[in-house]
Amino acid sequence: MKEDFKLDNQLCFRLYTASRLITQAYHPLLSEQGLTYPQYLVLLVLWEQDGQPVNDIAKRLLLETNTVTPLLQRMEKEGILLRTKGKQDARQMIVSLTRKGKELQHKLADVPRVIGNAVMCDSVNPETAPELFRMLDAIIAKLK
Amino acid sequence: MKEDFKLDNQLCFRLYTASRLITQAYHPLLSEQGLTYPQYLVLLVLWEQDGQPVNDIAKRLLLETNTVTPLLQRMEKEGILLRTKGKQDARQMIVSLTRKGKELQHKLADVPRVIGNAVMCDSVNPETAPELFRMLDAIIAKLK
DNA sequence: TCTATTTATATCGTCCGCGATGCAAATATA
DNA sequence: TATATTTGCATCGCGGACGATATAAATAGA
Repeated sequence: MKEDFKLDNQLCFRLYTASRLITQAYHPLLSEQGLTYPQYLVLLVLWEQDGQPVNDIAKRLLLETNTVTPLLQRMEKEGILLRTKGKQDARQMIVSLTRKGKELQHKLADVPRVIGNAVMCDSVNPETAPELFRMLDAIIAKLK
Repeated sequence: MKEDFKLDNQLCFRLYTASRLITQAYHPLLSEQGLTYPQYLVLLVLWEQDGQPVNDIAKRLLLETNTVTPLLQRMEKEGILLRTKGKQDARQMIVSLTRKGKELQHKLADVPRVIGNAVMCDSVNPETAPELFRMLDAIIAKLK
């Protein structure tokens, strides 16, 4: 069916585009602090719970360790976090925030609100967002 | 507000993850034909309308030409398409499908259905999809 | 205990995305 | 017509994503 190929029918293209555009919206806010969006995601994970092994961070973000490892290495070089060999399990690398990494939480305090305002509109608002979240979570659960 | 940072509250993270996971779902289907997902998107655009300049393709996909140009160069090297200088405007590169590029449409005929089945579930189905599409389109429209 | 397997992380190669920059063709303006 | 600006595309550099592979530590099994 030719209709199946119509770009406008593609769910994935919408997700792909929406994801890229929101990441672009984050960009000016994050680059101000020398961060990228995936690096910001790592910070979100570590702000919730400091001192996690690489694997836990990767699982939380649904990323492979071969994506996360170089990302963490760059962040370590920036002085945002520390990677230290695990005590009880020498294979693990425990990732913990430096003072700089913790301070970034305050410097980025208004990012969620700014992004929220950038996205909210008639169709997407506090009323409809839970429905959107539910559908996205369902897609993620189905595919992961 | 600490709650604002909760990863589970993040719309962008959901979009980012859902987008990656769906792209991964495409992967086995596309790599069979030596294609990546962005290359598949280019094919979708060209199947709709063959012989477009680089700029039109980029605009359709909401990508920059510096993303699309190397992508097209790789596809040209694979013999999927041809890039020829525009006749009336020598700055343009007109992109047209080769026989191989056109044949891929038949070889990939069941991709939309397979992906559809992989994503459909209780929360996301032919009934609710239009609502999801409307919200994603609203986000895209607001940000582009 | 010795070996096999699993697990946690790292390295490598390739393909995006995209900011910054360059260049030539087309168009606008003086 | 000469110059300035805009437009279309390309190149460069960097940071993800991710498949494939490697390595060392931990664990399981013989």
